[in-house]
Amino acid sequence: MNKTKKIEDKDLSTEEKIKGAAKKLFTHNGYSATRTRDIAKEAGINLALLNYYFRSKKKLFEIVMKENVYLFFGALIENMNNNPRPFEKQLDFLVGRYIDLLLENPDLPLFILNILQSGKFPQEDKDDPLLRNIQHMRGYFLKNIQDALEKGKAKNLHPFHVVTNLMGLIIFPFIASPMMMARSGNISRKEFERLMIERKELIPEWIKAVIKLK
Amino acid sequence: MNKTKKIEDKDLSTEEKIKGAAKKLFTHNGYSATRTRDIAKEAGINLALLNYYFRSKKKLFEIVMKENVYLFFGALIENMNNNPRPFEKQLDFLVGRYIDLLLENPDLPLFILNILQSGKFPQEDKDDPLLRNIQHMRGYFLKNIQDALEKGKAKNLHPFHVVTNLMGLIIFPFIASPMMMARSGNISRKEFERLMIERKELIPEWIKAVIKLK
DNA sequence: GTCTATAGGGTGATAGAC
DNA sequence: GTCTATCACCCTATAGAC
Repeated sequence: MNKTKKIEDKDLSTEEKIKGAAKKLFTHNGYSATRTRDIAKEAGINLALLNYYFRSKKKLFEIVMKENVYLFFGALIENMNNNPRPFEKQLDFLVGRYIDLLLENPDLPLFILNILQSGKFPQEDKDDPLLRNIQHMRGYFLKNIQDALEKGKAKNLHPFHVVTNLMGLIIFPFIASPMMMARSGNISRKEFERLMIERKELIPEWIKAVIKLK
Repeated sequence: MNKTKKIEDKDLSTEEKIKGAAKKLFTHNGYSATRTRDIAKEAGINLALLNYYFRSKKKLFEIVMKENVYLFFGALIENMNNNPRPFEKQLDFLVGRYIDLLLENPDLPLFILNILQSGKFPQEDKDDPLLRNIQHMRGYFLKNIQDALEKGKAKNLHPFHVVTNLMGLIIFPFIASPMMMARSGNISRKEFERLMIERKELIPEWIKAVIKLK
């Protein structure tokens, strides 16, 4: 009886079950607030197995962290590789891609921002294609923004503002959602999702207004 | 020798030194990642004294948290009490006030967002004027936004978007600053501060563009 | 591979001297 | 009020049986 959880987990290996549970708890609560015991319980296995598969809490966290970093920055890389399109289309693509990603992984942004502040963010790894690309990506992205600024009428605006606004408009609602959906808050979960979909079309317009492109 | 720290602490009571150290560490690292031993060391006193003055880590955290909540939302209350001004002036005041606050307390936003997600945010306390006011404030703020939307040309825009954009444009740069000022990042601390000052004038303009006020 | 039992070390809190 | 010493518990990690 009560096999609902076991059923959907049946095709997952023990290792995958542990990693899945770790991802869920680490991403939602962070490193220090997460107990290995809780991960084991969430995975439906014994505590000893966690160390059998992953050696230590720290190593397990680093795996989860890296996956989350990939998930978060991977969308940017993807955008970068779809390079030679007009800026406006690229903007639409990026915004849509990220809002979909964050609707699926609402805890992701706060997790990333926390590891950035805590200094846990993975250091540059010459062997890791993504981590190496993040630097290139930054330059590429700035280049695109600068080109767009040249075409617009806000030529003296520092590209920092554009990048920050774009990221903030996409990401902030997700990290502030507990405030918006608080006990007496007016916004329900369903309503929140509807508004996020709306923003897919709104954010590109707002950004174009920022760089005075139209 | 090496009394630089003692000198500036000399006029603080032991209780205040402990609370100050706790505020610094809790605000920067969160509850779970902070050791009471580290707070004691930071305050330059013994671990036992911490419990002598504040009974427990949890109680000390709650005091710090409440102070931070006051600091963060107090600026909004202040803005609310300076009520009967034109919306545009109010916008200028609010943005300027918050950017100054966050330049002084850059860790504050991430702390607030984390306690909101973790459920540690103080529950409604009928005796606490601020906590009671946060609810009123929300309604008041929405009212103001709605009035402004009526005057603008974006009448069908959900006020949620305006509130979220305003908060995001102010707050997000501060929580994303580790990303912008990363090792190979182009932005220095000084440059970051200059850009934030710039935003005091830019954000109101962008918000007016969002509600199509001009 | 998976479990139970337990070692080993850290952490919050307190007892008791001064 | 402030300290040292220490307790009691919790948490990670491992030993060892199956």
